[in-house]
Amino acid sequence: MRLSELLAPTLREVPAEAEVISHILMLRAGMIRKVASGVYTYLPLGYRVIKKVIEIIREEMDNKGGQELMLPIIQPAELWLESGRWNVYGDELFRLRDRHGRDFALGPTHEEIITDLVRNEVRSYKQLPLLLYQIQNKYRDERRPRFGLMRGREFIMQDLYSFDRDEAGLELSYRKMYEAYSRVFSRCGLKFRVVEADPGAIGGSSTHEFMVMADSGEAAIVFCESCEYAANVEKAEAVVDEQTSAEEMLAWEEVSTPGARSIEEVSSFLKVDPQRIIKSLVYQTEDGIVLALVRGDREINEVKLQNVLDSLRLFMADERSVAELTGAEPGFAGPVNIKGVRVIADQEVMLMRNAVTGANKTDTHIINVNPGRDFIPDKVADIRLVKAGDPCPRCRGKLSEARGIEVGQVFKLGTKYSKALGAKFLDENGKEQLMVMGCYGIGVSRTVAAAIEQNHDDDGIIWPMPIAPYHAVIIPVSAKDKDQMKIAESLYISLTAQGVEAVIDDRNERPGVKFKDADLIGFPLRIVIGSKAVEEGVVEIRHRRNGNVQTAKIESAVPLIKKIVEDEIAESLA
RNA sequence: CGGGGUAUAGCGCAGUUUGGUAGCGCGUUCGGUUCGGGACCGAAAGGCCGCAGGUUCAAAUCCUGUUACCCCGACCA
Repeated sequence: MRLSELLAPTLREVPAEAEVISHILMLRAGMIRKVASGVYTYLPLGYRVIKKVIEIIREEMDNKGGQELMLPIIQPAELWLESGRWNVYGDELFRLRDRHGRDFALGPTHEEIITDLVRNEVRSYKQLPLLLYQIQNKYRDERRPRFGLMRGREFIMQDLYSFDRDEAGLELSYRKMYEAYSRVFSRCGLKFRVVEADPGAIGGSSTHEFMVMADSGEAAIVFCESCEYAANVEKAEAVVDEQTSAEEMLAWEEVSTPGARSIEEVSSFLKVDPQRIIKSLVYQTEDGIVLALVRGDREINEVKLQNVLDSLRLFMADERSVAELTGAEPGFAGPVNIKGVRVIADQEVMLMRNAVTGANKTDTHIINVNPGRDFIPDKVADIRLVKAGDPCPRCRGKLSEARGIEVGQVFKLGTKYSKALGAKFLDENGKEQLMVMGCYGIGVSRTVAAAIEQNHDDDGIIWPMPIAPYHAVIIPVSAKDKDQMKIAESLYISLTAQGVEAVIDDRNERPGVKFKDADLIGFPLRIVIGSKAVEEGVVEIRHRRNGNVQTAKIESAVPLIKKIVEDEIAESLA
């Protein structure tokens, strides 16, 4: 490719719309342009990277016996009604209606479609297992699209669905995909961690997320410094190490705490540790009000709470509901003598002795409250948010916190969708069985963004070789110098013939402009043809990542470059 | 969905307070001089001032409505 002909409109200035580095650099490097919020056009360079990632995924899926197919983006409402998700999915589902008034959705995911296919076409255990995958656009009407390709409303995704006869088969499929995904991300040059995660609304039992470590990541994870444990904070299990204190239970009494609503205020007003205060949070669910209790120095984990309650919608109650429930202003709710709500206590709360809680009376708290004696929760569970410094649930080592970009997730779905949609087969005994499903997804466009988050410097992108749009850029210092151009052209032809993906910067620009653009776009290798090439027959090979420069005789440049490219690609597989 | 902000040339911005008919830098085009890290000189093209209504002799500027986009939060297979 000649840069004089390539549509790669680079920008000197940072576009006002972009905030995170991957978004800024993709815009500046002329790889993407925004069409609407969360909707982007991929320009030639950007699309080449996407295709590289897709090809890597394809190879790994095919290696594990995956079969690629293409599913429709437009999906009839009937299937979504059948699975029950037409109503559950909410505003995030893009909906549309055809001229006959029939409802459709733009697919945010394809469980319904694929299960429909398989239930119609697969009848026998002899046809299982099946690993079916596709790579295409998906649609989610995100409330708040952001960060460029990181959270779009239209995005490219690979998803694979596994159909097995039983749990053991699912386990095998799951492990295959876990391995395949790990290889995909390694090959993309990403530093990632696999973490235990919460299955969320998609349902199912076990699930792991593939997290690319980056400070700009939207997900918080914890990992153990001593063992292999790593989890999304939504999922991370809290460990209760402390014993019930031997402290004698005192009689509870109300105390006046004017204006003290928050834990800090109560703590300083009564001169007690936050650890001795029970934090009472009022939540609204579709099944009524819930009072959730955690220790004063802890944060609640709403995902855990939601799971404990088996609730579809959970949010903090507004002031009015709190007042109605407690008869007091917010800030004074407590579990003692409260009626008409479910009380869910964190396991740690049950160990507290002579604690402080709100009295359900404005400006009043109760001291010497003893869980079990003064109130009995409807349920005791782990509902607190784990944080750095907490003990590891596996080995009691110390947990650290980090941020990550979720680029992939693997789920064991079980029979949720096969049951809802009736995907069955006949086993050896002629008995009808439900297929056991798994689903696995990679955010392709997001993976590209994540790769940039991890691979850039002040000058621009530093593509890992396997996903670089081109392996090398050839820069003749002066496009007007016939000798330089001749060397550059012949090098370009030889490299291309040898399978090295190269571009030649034949633009009539000053060298500074070419170097700046080369750095910005992030070609892993830069081959400069200057006066030395003409006079001494040597070219300069510069590595984008570390700035190292090596020189080579023109004759030996092609095999040398080819070797560097091959070595770096091979390295990603190691 | 709640809070905040922005909308003026391809990009980044000024002009809006105090109405008088639109400007700067970069980029683009043409000519020339340059040529190893975003050159210089000269000329030029390019603007429903987000959109709709209103006030006024006159609106980018004031008023009303509306849309889009960005940020924080909530939410998120």
